[in-house]
Amino acid sequence: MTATWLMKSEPDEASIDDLQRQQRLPWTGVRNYQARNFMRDRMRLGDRVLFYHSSCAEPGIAGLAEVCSAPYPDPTQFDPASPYFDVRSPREKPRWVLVDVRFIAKTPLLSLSRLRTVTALSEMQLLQRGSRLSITPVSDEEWRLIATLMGVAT
DNA sequence: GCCAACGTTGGC
DNA sequence: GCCAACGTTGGC
Repeated sequence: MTATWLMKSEPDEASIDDLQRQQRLPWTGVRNYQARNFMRDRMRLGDRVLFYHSSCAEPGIAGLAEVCSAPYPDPTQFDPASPYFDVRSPREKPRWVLVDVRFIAKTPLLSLSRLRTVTALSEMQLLQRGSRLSITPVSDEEWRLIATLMGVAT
């Protein structure tokens, strides 16, 4: 059973083009417990990822990826030079974990404003008022509809 | 740059 | 355990 996740990334930091070049990226920098718990407890190898561009001129779903590793400690939390350094997270008891994500496809941008016009998606967590969580589960029904809007096969 | 909404921290 | 203060997210 393949689950689907929406994962937000600021394209200035890591865009779908960056993922296409690298093919595979560690999802560094998550510092929210709910989002961490999704990666640590709920994600499985091969789960689908909707790659979302946030905090940019045109926010929206920019491509498809998949989970390609088990969860492991985010190395940036141990690096004092990293903006994601966490002094309260010792190596012997890491606080933050991540998964690696593999590129599948770049898609025409399915913008946030477009998503908001689709009544059947109005329950999507991304679209809820005040929702800021950087990783959210997407239901099968929502995924099928989004795939149709993106023009990709499920 | 603004600001609403949310999460975290820390004093009590 | 409560909750005010603060910091962050992220669309606009």
